[in-house]
Formats: sequence, structure tokens, C-alpha cells
Amino acid sequence: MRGLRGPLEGRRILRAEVRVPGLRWPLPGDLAERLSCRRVERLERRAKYILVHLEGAEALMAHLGMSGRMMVLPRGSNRPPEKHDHVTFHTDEGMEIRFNDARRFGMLDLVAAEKLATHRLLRDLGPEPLTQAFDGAYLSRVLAGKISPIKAALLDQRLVAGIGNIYACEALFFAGISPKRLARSVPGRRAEALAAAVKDVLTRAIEAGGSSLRDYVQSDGELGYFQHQWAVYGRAGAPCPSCGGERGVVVMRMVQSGRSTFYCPRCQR
DNA sequence: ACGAGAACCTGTTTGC
DNA sequence: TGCAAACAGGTTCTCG
Repeated sequence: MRGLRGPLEGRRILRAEVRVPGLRWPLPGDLAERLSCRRVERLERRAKYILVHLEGAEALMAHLGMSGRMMVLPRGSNRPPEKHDHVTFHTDEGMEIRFNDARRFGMLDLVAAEKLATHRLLRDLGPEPLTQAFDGAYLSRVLAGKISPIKAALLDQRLVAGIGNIYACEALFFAGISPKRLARSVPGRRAEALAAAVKDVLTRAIEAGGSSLRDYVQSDGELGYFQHQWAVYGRAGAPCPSCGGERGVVVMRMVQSGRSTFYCPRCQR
């Protein structure tokens, strides 16, 4: 979202090209016409949704799903659409923004501004993790009595919005909490540590993602989107970054409700 | 009401 | 080497 602000905020979408009937859900049939010549007022993020506020009290809502990318092409790059470039936005400055999504788990919708708060995909979302509303006390309250593993609770967007699989694993590692621990046993001091770890991990990830997003734009799509600087995620078999040194403790992988979980069995209890 | 698993897709990596 | 299975950053829906 931050990478799109420069190319989009205050600009006008001269034209949009839609090449697929739908992503996760069908696209509005008149999406291209309704975006044509619209001025972009500002960009906002809610959970994992990008909200592009347009003149005329409407917002373009976008979710990248698993594989979605927004690619920014500078003026004059004049490159033909690539595979899975499903939607292209042309701005009045001659830039192109392309929504590429191989798996098509992403979504796009055009919503009246007054209906955003009650949109079915937004209305049940929990607090933003980087706001004051999300703290140890809040986490304690919503975890109380829950019998699901804490990892599953962190991924429940109704409890807290915007935490994905990678950052759920990372936050649990930095909080020293086992992903298998029942959510109801986390309230109190553990919840304080976990809320802090979530904020810390997300803040650092946004910094890293933001910087590589800028590289991505400048290099015309050649560089990767994220720098991989994870402590445990994707590191099964590697020494635990905290205790793995001489003891030979390694990061483990397991599957919880269909998702990979990475953790240190010694550091996380 | 709640939680686990399936389903939605395509591409890439891993294992036999 | 070739093919099939497993796996991938998410979310909703169904089923028990």
C-alpha cells in the first residue's frame, strides 16, 4: 500500500484494463468504466486490504491473497502484459500499476465509501495490531476460554487483523510461546509478551518490505518483494537463532490446521 | 458456537 | 531424468 501511494495518490486513473472475469470472486462487470478518469484521493490499509479512496465517495478494495503483486511500471516502459497480469491501471502521469496474481486468491471490488465499514469482508475484523487498541489486556480478554492453539488464534482475523502465517510464527518465537499452547493459557504475562512481539515483528517487517518494495519499483519488477530475514519461518532443521548454538537445538516444522508452523521446541513453551 | 479441514487456483520444489 | 506428490505469504465455507 505504501509503495502505491506515490504513483496513485492525487493522480487520476485514466484507464483500467480488466483481463479476467474474476479472481477469488467475480469482478464488478463495469469495473473498468467506473474507474475511468477517476481521481485517487488517498490510500489506506485495513488488515490485509488496500483501500484506494476515489473521488465520488467510492473506494477500490484490493487483497493480494497468497500470490498477488502490484507492479509499478514507470512512464514509457511500454511492456506487454505478462502472464497473470489480470488488471492494469494507467495513471495520468503515464505510470502503470498491474495486479498480477497467479493463484487468483486475491480480490478487487469497488465499494461505496459509506458501506466500507459494514462490508462483509471488513466488518468482523479485529483491531489493527499496531494501534493502542491491541495490547496485552485486549489479547488477554479475547484469548480467555479459547481452546484453539494460540497459533490458530493469532491467525483469526476477528481477534486481531492482519497477522499472517509468517508473522504468527515469528511473533510466537520472540514471545517464547509454544504454538501448540492453548489460547486460554496465554492471558496475563504471556499475552503482554505476545502483543509486544506482534508489534515488534510487524514493525520490522514493514520496514524491510517497504524498502524492498521501493527497489522492486525502481528495478522494473526484477527484484523480489520481501527480504527474507525470518528467525524461524522456513528454517526447519536450522539451528535455533536463540539457543541453537552449541546445544544443537534446531527449528522444527509441524502442521496446524493445514498451515506450516515453525518453532523452537526449547525456547517456546 | 466453535474449531478443523476442504476448497478455491497455479507454480515451484521435493521425493521416488 | 521424469513424473507425481507436496507445498506455498489467505480466506470462506462446510461439516462434525
